[in-house]
Formats: sequence, C-alpha cells, structure tokens
Amino acid sequence: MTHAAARPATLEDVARAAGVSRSTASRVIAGTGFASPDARDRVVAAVDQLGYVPNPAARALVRGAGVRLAVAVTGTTSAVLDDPYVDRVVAAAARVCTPQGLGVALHWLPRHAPQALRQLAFDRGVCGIVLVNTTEPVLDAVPRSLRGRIASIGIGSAAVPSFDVDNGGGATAVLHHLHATGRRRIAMVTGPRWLSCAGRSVRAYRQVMREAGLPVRLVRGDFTATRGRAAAREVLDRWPDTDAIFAASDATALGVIAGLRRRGVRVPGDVAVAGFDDIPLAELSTPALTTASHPVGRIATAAAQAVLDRRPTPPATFFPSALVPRDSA
Amino acid sequence: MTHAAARPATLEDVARAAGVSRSTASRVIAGTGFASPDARDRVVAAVDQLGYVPNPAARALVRGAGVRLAVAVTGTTSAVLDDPYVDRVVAAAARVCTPQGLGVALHWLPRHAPQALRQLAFDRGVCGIVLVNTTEPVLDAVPRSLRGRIASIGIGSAAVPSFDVDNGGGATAVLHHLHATGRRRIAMVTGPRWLSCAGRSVRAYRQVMREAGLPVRLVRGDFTATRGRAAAREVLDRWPDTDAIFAASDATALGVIAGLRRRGVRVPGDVAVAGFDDIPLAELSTPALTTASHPVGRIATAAAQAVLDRRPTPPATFFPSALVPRDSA
DNA sequence: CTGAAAGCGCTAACAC
DNA sequence: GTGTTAGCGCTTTCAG
Repeated sequence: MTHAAARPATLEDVARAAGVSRSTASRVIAGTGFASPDARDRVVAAVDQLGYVPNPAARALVRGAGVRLAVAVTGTTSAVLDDPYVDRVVAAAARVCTPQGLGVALHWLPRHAPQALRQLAFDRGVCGIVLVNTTEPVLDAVPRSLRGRIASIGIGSAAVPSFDVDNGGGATAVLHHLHATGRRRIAMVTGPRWLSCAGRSVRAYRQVMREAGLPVRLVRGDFTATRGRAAAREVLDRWPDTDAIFAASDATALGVIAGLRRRGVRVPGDVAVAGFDDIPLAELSTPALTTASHPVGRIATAAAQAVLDRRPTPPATFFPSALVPRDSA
Repeated sequence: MTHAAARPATLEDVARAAGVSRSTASRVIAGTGFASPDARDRVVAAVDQLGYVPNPAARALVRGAGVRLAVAVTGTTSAVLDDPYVDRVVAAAARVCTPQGLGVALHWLPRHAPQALRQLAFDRGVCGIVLVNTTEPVLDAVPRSLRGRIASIGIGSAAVPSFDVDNGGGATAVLHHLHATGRRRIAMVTGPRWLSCAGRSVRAYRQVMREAGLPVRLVRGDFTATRGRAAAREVLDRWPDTDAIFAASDATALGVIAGLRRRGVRVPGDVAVAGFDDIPLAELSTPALTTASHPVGRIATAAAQAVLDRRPTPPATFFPSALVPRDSA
C-alpha cells in the first residue's frame, strides 16, 4: 500500500523505516553493491509502504549524469520541428525515457552551424542525444565526449550508430511492383539533396531502372505535399509519356496525385503513383495510396534505448520496409 | 567565444573567472536578487567565455522542483499513446521545456484507475503535469499538491485550468455551412462517450438542429477512421435519406467518405461530409475535406507554458476553430 | 555486509 | 551590494 504523505518520502525516510542506513537503502534500491537478504526485504517493504520514488535530480547530480534526452533535428530553419515525423520521434523517445525518470527535449540544429551540437554536448542536463535528419557535417561535429551516448536516426558514422528504415529495400520493392504491373516510364520525386539518407532510395531507383533498361527521370523534392504538386507538373512537362511516379514520401505522393488530377490525368489509370512511409492516412486517400512501410516509432524507440542503455551498439541497424500495395499503383 | 573545456564549467568556475562569489554569480544568472552593473557584466562575460550552462539537476534539487513535465493521457489502454494528436502535444511541450532545461515524459493514465495520478504527483522528478483527454474522475483525483502546476487539454475543473479548442464554435460553423449549402438531413458521428470535451460539439449539433427544425441523427464514434467507415454504413441503413455527415474528427470523416464510396454514394454529390481538426492531409484527400481548424500545437504550447510559469491562469482558455471550406461539403 | 561521511552544483537565508 | 554558510537527496568511497 502506498501511504499518502504530505511530503514525498526521501531515501532517509525509507532507511529509517527499514531500520538501516541510507547507504544500505541506496544499495538495495539502485541494485548496486551488496546487502543481506534481510536488509533487502525490509528496504523493499519500506519503499513500498512509503510509496518512495527516487529523486532523479539528486541521482543525476551525484552521478554527474543528465536528466534529459535531447532530440536534435537538423534543418535549415527551425520549421523542421513542425513535422509529424519529428513528433513521432519525440513521443517515442519520451515513452522510453519515462520509466527511467528522464525527460525529452527537442532542439533544432541549424544545418549550417553544426557547432551548435557542442553546446548540447556541454549541457550537463543532457544525458544523451538522438540525431534526426543528420548530415555529414553534423556527424563530423560530434565531440568525443558524446561517444556512447549519441545515436542517429538516418545516416551514422564511426562514432555515431545509426538507426533507420531500409529505404533502399523499400524503394526497390515499390519499383519492382511498378515494373511488374507494366509500368515502363517511371519518374521519381526525391527527397532534399542535403539529406544523405534520402539518397539511398535514389540509388535504388537508379539501379532498378538500369537493370530493367528503363530511362532515369528524376525530379528533386523535399518531402512536402506542396512540392509534390509542382513536381507532378514538372514531370508531365518534361516527360509527357510518364506512366508512373514514385515519390520519396507519402505526403509528396499525395501532392503528386493532386497535381496530376488538376491536369486531368487519371490515377492509376494514366499514371500510377506510389509513396513511401505508409502514414496513417495513406489508406484513406482516394485512391488508397500504394506505399512502403516505415516503422518510425520502432526506429526512434531503438535509438533512444541505445542511447540510454549505453550498451555496445552495431554501427548501423536497418528496419525493413515492406511494400503496401493499395489502389494508386 | 565558447571555450571548449574538458569538463563543463560550473558556477564555481564562472564566479572565479568573474572575481565574485558563487552567490553573486548565481544571482546574476538566475536573474534573482541584486547585483551591481559591474559585477553583472563580469559574470555575463565569464558565462559567455566559459560556455557555462547551469546544471538543471542541481538547480531542481535545491529548489525542490522537478526536472520534467509529464504529459498524462487518459485512456482505456496504453494504446491511446499511439496517436498523432498525442505526438503533437508531446512535441509542442518539449519545445516549451527545452529552453528551461527541462524534459518531457509521457504517461498513460488508466481511465479506470485515476489514482495513478497520485503516483505522478509524488514523483519529485515531475515539475508539472499536462493532462490530455481528461475525464471528471481524473480531475477529481487531482491532489492538492498539484495545484498551480497542472493544466488540462480538454475539460478542466476548479483546480485545473483548461486549454482547448472551441469545438462548440467550430462545430456550429461547420453545421451552418452545411445548412447554408442546402443540406437538411445532417447526421453526426460523435467522439467517444467518456470524453466530456467531445460532448461540446454534440451539444452544438443538437442546438443547430433544433434551431433549424431538423432531425437529430447521432451515431457514436471514437475519432478513428475505422469507426468512421462503419458509422457511414450505419447512417445509411438507419436514415437512407441523409444528405450530410459531420464527423467529430478528420480521421473519422475520411473513414466516412471511404465507407460511403464503398456503397456507391457520391461525395459531396449525394452526401456532403465534413470533419474536424484540419489535419495536414485534409487538403490532400479527394475530395479535399471540408473541416474546422484545431490548433493543437498552440493549445499544447499554452498549456505547457502555463504549467511551467506557475502564473495565475484563467480557468478555461478556448482557442478559436475556424471553418475550412473545401470540396467535400 | 553495513554505516559514517564526503560531496555532486546550485540556491537562499543571513550576515557583513 | 556581496560573501559565507547551510543544505536539497542521493551515491559512493572508505572504515568497521
């Protein structure tokens, strides 16, 4: 039973109630060091009875550890933080942190000022960092002191383990599907140039096209729907005989469909459209969007976990992306 | 210039560098108490030069404050945490916390065990709480000790200031639009029964119907698209002459449209459909979804801010919801 | 195996 | 105005 006290119990209270010293109580609770079964039991009972919860601030202070995990998103402006993708990452990280008495902070890392990362590294309140949309310059700016407590969702480096979706595999699956259903002039709307991890799906595209002896038709995108709309027009103007468009994100794909529609092009009748991410609304759009899955929550959970556990981590972990065939392609 | 040190600077270092005592440095940095302009300048310079960042753990410890803001979401199962809406709230809260050296934690509050809230209240690591999807029993379970550092997104109480969208106003705007465009048999798919704040739009619906002398046609929903699909069939079966459906969320509305389509009903030709929330993809669906805006980010920001600032807060703050007319109604 | 004691970095009385 | 001092709650040597 939890006894409701006016003032939350401290370790001192627990120790007194258990008839042991603070040190012993601490050892039992932190699970570090030795303690007799008897002492252990009494401490556990006292903890339970008083509803004791360790004060994470005190703990962090004495251990020299931080109290929050920083999610740092690289981007040109702070607008990159206004993104459902970032929201997912932050929420997933928060779920991982909560049981440990930690919190999550959200930072924008200016793309052209990667030194900002050092600030974060020096903040004694930060126990670890999860990088999002990382670039090579940012990775190069990672100070030694961050070793073992930083991970990246996207590309990684020798010092920074990476966690990401296998966009190469997902893209290949989508493109094979397009090819298998008879499409032969397949254009792709890519992600932003500066985002290296977006390059993997472009490489997959080039390779599939080469193997199939098909022409390469690339249009630069930025993951947004707005850009997708414009990109659709661009594709139509440059290569009027295009019969399929693969977009690097679902939002872009939806924009592409809207753009196509406006020009009187039928989807998937005239042009098939496929996206990437399988966002919740992909299956609700009309036509339902063919896409590839992207387990953002699981990826972010793994990255946050790796940072908190400070456990040896493989340099790169890829999460499979599966084709989700629906109506648009 | 930030001088890169092996060990992050402490207040002690700053004080020494500025030639003052720790207290004076503390006063200047925390902005509390007096300090001569001269001392102030020297401290500021030292902070800058050493790249000093206060240790939030130490600060929280001595002040008896927490180091994280808890976002607590009420629901039957922990699955309520898997919701883009919750993601938005958490991310917005994280942005507010970050500059203060705080983090965000995410908790599930079992709907049938509101006592869980006491646990949170006793956790000395928690500096404040933002309630999401609150119910009356949860509000009743708020302990005194939380006064002044808790806010609710949704319904509030005497002890808990609330921040929410004006769903009554938004619903009214949508319904007037439906009526103005000639719809006369308007059904509504509601939110879950246990969620009181969802009741406001139902009340608005009842009132508009009464004033217009139109029949009330209510189907219970749960904000999901899946339920929307089923609800569409239910509406069609019970009231075949329905010419408009207002859904309490965009996801539901999109589900309704899908369900309608499957039955060969044209939207908006045969039945107009309107949603609520204006999620990013509302404008990308086909037909583009008519809806009412819902500034989740601003609401969450305000709620988090209020909790952190511990500033006197009006008992209820409503954020306007505006009609966003598109193609579906 | 256990307790005493020394701090972690900071703030807030309280003297000067 | 400024410095001195006493902790906040916890972990961790170091003796017993």
